[in-house]
Amino acid sequence: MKRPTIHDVAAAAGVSRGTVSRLLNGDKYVSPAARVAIERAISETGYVVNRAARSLVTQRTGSVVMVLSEPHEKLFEDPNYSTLIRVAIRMLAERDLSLVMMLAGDEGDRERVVRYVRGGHADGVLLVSTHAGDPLLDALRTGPPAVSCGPVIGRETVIPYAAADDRLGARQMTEYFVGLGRKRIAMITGPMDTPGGIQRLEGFADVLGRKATTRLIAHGDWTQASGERAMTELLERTPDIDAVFVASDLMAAGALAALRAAGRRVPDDVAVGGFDDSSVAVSTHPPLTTIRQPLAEMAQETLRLLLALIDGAGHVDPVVLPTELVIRESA
Amino acid sequence: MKRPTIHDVAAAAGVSRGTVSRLLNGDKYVSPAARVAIERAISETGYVVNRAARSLVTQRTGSVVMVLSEPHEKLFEDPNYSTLIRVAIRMLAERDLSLVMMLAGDEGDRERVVRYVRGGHADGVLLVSTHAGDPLLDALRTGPPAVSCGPVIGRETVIPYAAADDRLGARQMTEYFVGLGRKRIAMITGPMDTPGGIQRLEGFADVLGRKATTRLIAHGDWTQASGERAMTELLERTPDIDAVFVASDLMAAGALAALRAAGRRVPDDVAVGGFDDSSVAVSTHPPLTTIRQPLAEMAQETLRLLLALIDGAGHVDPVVLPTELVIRESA
DNA sequence: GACTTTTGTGTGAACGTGCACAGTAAAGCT
DNA sequence: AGCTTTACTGTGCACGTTCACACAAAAGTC
Repeated sequence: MKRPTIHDVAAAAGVSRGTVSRLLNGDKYVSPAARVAIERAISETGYVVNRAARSLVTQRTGSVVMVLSEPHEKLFEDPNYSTLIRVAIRMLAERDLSLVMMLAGDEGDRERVVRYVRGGHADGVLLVSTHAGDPLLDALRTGPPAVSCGPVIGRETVIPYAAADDRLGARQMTEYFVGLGRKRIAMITGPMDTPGGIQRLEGFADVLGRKATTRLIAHGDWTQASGERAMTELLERTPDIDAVFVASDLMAAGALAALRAAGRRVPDDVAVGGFDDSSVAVSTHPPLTTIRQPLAEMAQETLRLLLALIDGAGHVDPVVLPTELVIRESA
Repeated sequence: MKRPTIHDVAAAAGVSRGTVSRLLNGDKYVSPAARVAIERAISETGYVVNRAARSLVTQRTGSVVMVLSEPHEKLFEDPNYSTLIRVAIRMLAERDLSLVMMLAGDEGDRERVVRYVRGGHADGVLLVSTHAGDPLLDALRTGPPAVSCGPVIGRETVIPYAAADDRLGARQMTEYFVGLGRKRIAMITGPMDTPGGIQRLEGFADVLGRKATTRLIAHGDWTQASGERAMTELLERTPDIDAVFVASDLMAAGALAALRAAGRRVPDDVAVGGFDDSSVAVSTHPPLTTIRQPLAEMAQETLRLLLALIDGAGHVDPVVLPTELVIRESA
């Protein structure tokens, strides 16, 4: 009961291996008669090509590896990954490519990834939430094409990416607060070594200018707990805050808890704005006014870039997509 | 600049291919001298084995495929996947196996999965949230070993799994409500064609017996919106409810919104219990009392079963793990 | 009619590995 | 001393595919 090979199909169809191979790979020189005979033979035998054998000669693997750079504990706290994974599987499947997942949380992981990619086991690399200065970036300079979902900043090593316009989103939220007549607008940022951390603060500062003083800015690490801590800190430092822009919904959920604990009403006393429009935004009380990132398009564009590079495009330009203000009850 | 092969390593080390291959595959008959020479040659040349070539001769692929059976839209709403993916990548990596992801949302996807697996492209299959009666189950009866994270009920086709004791968890929560002195305890279940939907209701009924009437039971589909709908429905049908056990945290978040809209205080008027102990459980107001599933162990055990089967174990027994009550403020 | 081009087909070699087998030398046993 | 076992090494073949090439017949061109 061994699986049929291309030989078996050829024999069943009364042609040679070469002709079957040509049909399989879309070569134009296959006669109509041969075509139908082969197609019948394939479905009769249940033949499916052996990718290992194909890889051996084509030097392609038919797979793309997605590298998750988050430290292990917080992996997937961010629900954005789900969209990316889904879109990736789907778009790759159309090209008969499969998606393999790897972790790059610690040094050992990272070495494994480099070995894997350098060893020629992937036709492309999909980086996710890679930090600036990650040694992976240098290690992957040679080898198959790599792209990132979300920008990777820093160093001379530039890698193509598709991302939301974080800075624009931050401006949208801050301008909304200003339009609401809020006077003392604070911000809780993400880590300052991530693009989201930096650019969302830049957008905030774009609008407020000199009014964005350090007394009104606190830093979090994307976790809910850090949002709570940062909010508490801000309230101690500057009690008369009447609005706060939090750089992620999850941290905003933490900030809401801190505000509640301090007896402030939301949005009456303090308006709260999040970022991401993730699922937590609707499960908090009150539901969060936030900035939606076009997740699906980001994922699609990221894959489009990667596929273009795999197809031999020498160079592709990064893609930046607009964000959108989503008004709910927290502001 | 082509990649080094096992020949190159052998030449550099002054031995034959066979000896290098033996070292690589852990054969005991390699002299210490040869060992060091080969190891040096490997690191000097940067050699890494070509999996395609290896697959071709061993008839193994070195990869396990994870099949996500959720319809696309709600994929990953459940944060449990993240743990499973993480654990899977990790445990598979230790065995030098890689994880490839596939979707099985519609008919086309499912056919692709079957082709892939039947085509011998995976050494094992990891099913996730597969519904009863899924045609995949029959299609995968032949081929490499398959296991499921979470039980797959129905049919004669039994597949090994590791799961939390849903029924126990439901009993724990219901008993807790009873101990609190609550008299009219309602339940919002999951879909009744899923193990979680069925077994959590069974546990509820185990404790309440004849008191678990249909007037006190409403059905949801795991989404937050469905939890809100079901809660509204229950309040209309039976206004004097003083406790409600909701079969998932996400649905419980919806139920909280419905209770708030109806002016009921939680937990004073109505105690609310969730299930899963997912991340939403701490971002709701008030935070949810819920049932924790041992996610990490479930994932570990699932992988242990799969690896055992891949190693040739003819049969493995399903694993059922105990749940735990987590008391927060909603009850 | 002698050519080139187009369309279609078959064949041998190569991709890089593991495994069965053959072979050798040293050590252990009677 | 003769025989068996242990430790180690090298070689040929097979895995299933693609690709370059050779070849053949039909169709078009001068």
